[in-house]
Amino acid sequence: MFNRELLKGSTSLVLLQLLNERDMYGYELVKELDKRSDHSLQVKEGTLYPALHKLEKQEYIEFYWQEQEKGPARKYYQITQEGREVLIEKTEEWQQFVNVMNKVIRRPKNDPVKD
Amino acid sequence: MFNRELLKGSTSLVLLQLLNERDMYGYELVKELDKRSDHSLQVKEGTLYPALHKLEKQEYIEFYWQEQEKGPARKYYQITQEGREVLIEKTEEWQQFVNVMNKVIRRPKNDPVKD
DNA sequence: GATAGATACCTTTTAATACTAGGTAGGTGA
DNA sequence: TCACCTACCTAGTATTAAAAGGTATCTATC
Repeated sequence: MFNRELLKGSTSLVLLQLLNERDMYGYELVKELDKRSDHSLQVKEGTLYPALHKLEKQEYIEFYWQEQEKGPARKYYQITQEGREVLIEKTEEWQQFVNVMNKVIRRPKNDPVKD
Repeated sequence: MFNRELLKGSTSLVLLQLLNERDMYGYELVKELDKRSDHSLQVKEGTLYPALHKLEKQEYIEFYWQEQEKGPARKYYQITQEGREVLIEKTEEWQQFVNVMNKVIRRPKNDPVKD
């Protein structure tokens, strides 16, 4: 597990990305993230549900209920067109951030910073 | 400029890295980060000084005053041995986080997730 | 049938931390 | 004079991840 603070600002990006692949329900998102990250991205339900509700308010995602033959009903989330646009922006932003961080923290020799 | 939240959890890493290269004073750190990141990592003074004071309390950095012939005295910060050890840990943590994020947000085809 | 654990949703409160907006003071240049 | 740069600082606000709790259904085991 990482410093929890590292995830800040990236949760919505990760959720939009997963929902861009397919509709998923909250509990499924938690399990999927855990699986894909080899148990190092354990987003907690206290993080997930408020984050989903915010994305919904922003109209980046929508939901629909689906009754199950067995077990509780599932609230499936679906990305919207606006959500897809925001996802592209956020992904670019993330890539830029990583580039800048690498520039700052991994300073190769013979690469002087110009003023 | 990025989503401000992306920086969370990374500020101390960045500061320790810069101070691992040479002693610097607060105002210099702000300018240096701005320069190295092509003006995309503009850490504000309201962020910097509390962060430095925290690192100091944790004994990852120390300071000494240096009077200037002209202008206000400068408070130079210096990384400690403990700080260097923490820097190594934090750098590894950052790399792992980036790896996991890339795994989650950039899903190549023909790379199914195994259960 | 009782109990534990998994599934599935949720909220309230706490903690961490980046930023806004302000302050002090000296130096420089038009 | 006035603006702007250097150089330090803090109080308050906003955001958000997590902890800790709740509800309800279903399944498996003793």
